[in-house]
Amino acid sequence: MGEEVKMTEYEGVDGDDGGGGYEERVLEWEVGLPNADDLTPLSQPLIPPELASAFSISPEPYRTLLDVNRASKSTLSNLRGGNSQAFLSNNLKSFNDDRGRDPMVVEGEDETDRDGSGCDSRKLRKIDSTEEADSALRTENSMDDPSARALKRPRLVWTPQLHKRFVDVVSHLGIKNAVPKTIMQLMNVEGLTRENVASHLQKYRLYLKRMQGLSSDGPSSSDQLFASTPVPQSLHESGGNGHAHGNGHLPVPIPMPYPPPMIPMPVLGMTNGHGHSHMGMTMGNTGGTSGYHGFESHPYNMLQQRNWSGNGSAVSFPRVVPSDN
DNA sequence: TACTTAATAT
DNA sequence: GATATTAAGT
Repeated sequence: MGEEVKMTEYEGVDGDDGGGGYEERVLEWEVGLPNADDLTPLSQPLIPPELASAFSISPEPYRTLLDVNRASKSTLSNLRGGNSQAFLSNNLKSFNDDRGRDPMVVEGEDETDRDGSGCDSRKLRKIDSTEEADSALRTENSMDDPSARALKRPRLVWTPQLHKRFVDVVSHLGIKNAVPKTIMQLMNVEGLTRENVASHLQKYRLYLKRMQGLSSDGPSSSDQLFASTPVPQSLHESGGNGHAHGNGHLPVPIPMPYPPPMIPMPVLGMTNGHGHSHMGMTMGNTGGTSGYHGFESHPYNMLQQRNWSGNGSAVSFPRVVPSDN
């Protein structure tokens, strides 16, 4: 309620030419962002008066909400003007959070080490506030080959958000009707291909099988993502004819607990950035067991990069070693 | 054509 | 070794 949905769409220039013909749209969306209550009001002074005077920091005059709003607007327009097209072009796109976050740039080529010194600023990015602080960064390889561009698609990273959406769709479809194409359509994620979905579906099925075969108990703590996205009960029947099951909350179509039919592009890693980013997702759930709540609020942005340690979360399914099968 | 499964690549 | 992509079979 009361959320404003601003979006600017424009047609991508780089994307595809050969086969698809679908335009790549970049939507600047603000849906689902934390509402005002969740944020520290900018109108409040960040530095206590005592501190300020102690360090001779000139006290900024109080700002009214209006001032803040105005500033935000100008910032936004700046962003729009300057960066808006960076998404799918060859430019690197880096989001800087308001606080000075390091706009790490990914390496382009197959360099093994970017520089001699092993100790650099690239060490760790601390994820404070909530783990939603992801920066999306996407780099196009320095492929100059026009022929190759259409073929090489960046690696898709299944972020928790993306996965959740996936699970939702699958569950609402019923596992039987959940086929790649349908899932893809329902997810309605720009840039997501049927192959992507099929692949993930394959993995997901394996996961389900494991879960089922093992016991009715919760998954191992290995992979939070799948663990935190509980398998809906609807994943059983829902056979041929579409009769809504049990809870009867979904007529037949697709109940999407999500914002309308449009979601920005998923996160794509780089083709040449082969690397092992085993990221230890620091499940910073404040409460702990309550699943995740802070998630929905952000886009599927996350960089799959090799050297980031400590952030980014790719999907993984709880690893359960098959004892006998 | 689309789905599933297996192999391959990163 | 895990995850995603690509190929092969139905």
